[in-house]
Amino acid sequence: MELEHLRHSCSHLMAAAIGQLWPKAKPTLGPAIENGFYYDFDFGEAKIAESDFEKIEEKMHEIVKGWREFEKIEITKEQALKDFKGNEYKEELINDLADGQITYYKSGSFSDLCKGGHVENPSEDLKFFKLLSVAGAYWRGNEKNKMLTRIYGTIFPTQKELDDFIAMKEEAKKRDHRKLGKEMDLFTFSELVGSGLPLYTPKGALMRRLVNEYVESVQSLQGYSQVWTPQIAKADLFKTSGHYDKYKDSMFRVFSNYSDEEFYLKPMNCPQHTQIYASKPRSYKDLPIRLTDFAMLYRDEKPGELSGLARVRAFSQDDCHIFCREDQVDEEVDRALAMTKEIMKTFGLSYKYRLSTRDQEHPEKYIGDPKIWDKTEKWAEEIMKRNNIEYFDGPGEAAFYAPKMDLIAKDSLGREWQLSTVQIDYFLPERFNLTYIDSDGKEKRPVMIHRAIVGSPERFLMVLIEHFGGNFPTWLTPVQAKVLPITENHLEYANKVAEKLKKAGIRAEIDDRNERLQAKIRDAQLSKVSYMFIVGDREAEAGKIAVRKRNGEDLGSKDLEEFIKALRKEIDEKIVN
RNA sequence: GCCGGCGUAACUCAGUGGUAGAGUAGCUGUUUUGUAAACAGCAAGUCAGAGGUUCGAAUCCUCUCGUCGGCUCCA
Repeated sequence: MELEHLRHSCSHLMAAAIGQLWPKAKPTLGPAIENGFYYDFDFGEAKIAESDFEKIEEKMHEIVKGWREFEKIEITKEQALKDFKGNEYKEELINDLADGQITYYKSGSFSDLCKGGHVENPSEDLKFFKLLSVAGAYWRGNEKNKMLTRIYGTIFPTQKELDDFIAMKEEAKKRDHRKLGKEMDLFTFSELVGSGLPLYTPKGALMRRLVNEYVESVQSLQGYSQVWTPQIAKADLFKTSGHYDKYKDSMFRVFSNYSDEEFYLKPMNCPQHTQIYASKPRSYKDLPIRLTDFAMLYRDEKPGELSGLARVRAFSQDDCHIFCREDQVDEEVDRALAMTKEIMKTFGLSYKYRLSTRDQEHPEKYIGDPKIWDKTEKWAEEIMKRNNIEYFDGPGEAAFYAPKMDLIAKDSLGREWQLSTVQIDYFLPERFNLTYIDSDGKEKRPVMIHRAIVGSPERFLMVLIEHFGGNFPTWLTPVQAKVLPITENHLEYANKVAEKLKKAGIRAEIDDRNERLQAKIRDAQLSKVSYMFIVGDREAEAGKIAVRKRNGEDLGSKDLEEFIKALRKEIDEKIVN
């Protein structure tokens, strides 16, 4: 039994139940999706909430008992239009179909316009389902169309699989970066500062810095030079690049008090970097020039699109632009891909690539000569093949100026996030009229490679929080060692231990509260510090520490100097444990 | 921006038209503790904000802000 058939069949069942409970609701479309299914309805005046789910599920269980099969019925266009009279959505779908291809699938007394893909024994198969959420969705995905009510649900062949799925969702909730970020004191938001504007507290700011420093350290070995560019730029810059036409509604405007000049907070670094390149004549011998920038970027996202650290209005990127000759593109892209691989490995993230190309149906979305697009899209594909990178196609996912090789990472719960990107761009150099003098003395146009590895360090921090569930590798953990003196009498020794740790560059804190050891351990463990060092009479006398890991494992008595050495190694080698 | 839900102490939440509550965290004492929560006391709130209905509003209505689940968008 195919899972897709199971899910699609269940969407019919849900539509049948809704039809009985809300006879005026107009069913539209109900496909199977990755983790289940949905069905969109126009409920008219009626409102549906999650509190209605129990009632709907009961109805579904009741109806399915009478469903022996899904019977295929071929029908004429005229008859179909007659049957669905008054349901403008189904009418539209029917009119889009060629006569002779219109089929219904009938189960019990419910039949729906459908091209098929169902289970054999609905009354046996459709048992282990659950409705998940209710949401708005535009008819046919177009925001100019009416908004319908979408109900999401899922179904599995067995109760156990359904339970596992629900348990996985619960685990995801526990790891939610918004929850852990608050509990672990990594970042916060303030209504006064504004929505989508995260404030990084000392621990979160530290982690953000550690990620940046790591990326920077890898990059600097590869000949990248850091630059720094202002937070605002004249509108003309973005008009030249094409960003103004495409994105001016999501750029923050800034005005001068003393002139009519119009500025924008920068939403990306590319146009500014072209101006560093253009600041002096370049020789073919100077190339490639690799510029990196970790500056803050600002985008005026629509309010409903903001979410935790996933989608914000202020963020940075580990953004690089490589200006090179056409004959250097292959090597530069290979090197960028290799660097990405190294960095992803350090964080223990698995991933796949997406080849993001143009939307063939909407050529107006892209700038530049389509022939160059043909060339760069094909080139990107060849590069991925040559590097033995598994990828899937992402038609319509390209940037407006270039195709993209996008890295989609999977976290420990199998959820996907777009992080890295590499893009081969011929058009921004053209728009900014960038040149270099080639060996034959003639002016030529450089190619611009856009490249980010973690993408946005802020969003990457979110991925790390959820991937590790807050149990970061020691090199990233804000408090690497918590020293727990058993009583006030052991404070002096605890201080000595902490001093030694700090001298070795290990981030250590002392819990000097007037609490029992159990309480100190509990709090240290909940705060997810890497190691607890317990010190009492026995340790003070022998110059040792009793080490406990955050998972509760007791490592027993250790020599302080030796343990520091081991910790140093764990941190320096960025070991994931 | 659109559809729908939610907003009570620093945090997690109870309170549905009649005197604003609990646990945790905080503070003050007592306790001096050996591997996941000692005990007692104290303090803490414009019930998101504004307007309205009512003798009376955390509770009902309207708007605004924030937030959550989606849709659309994501350089």
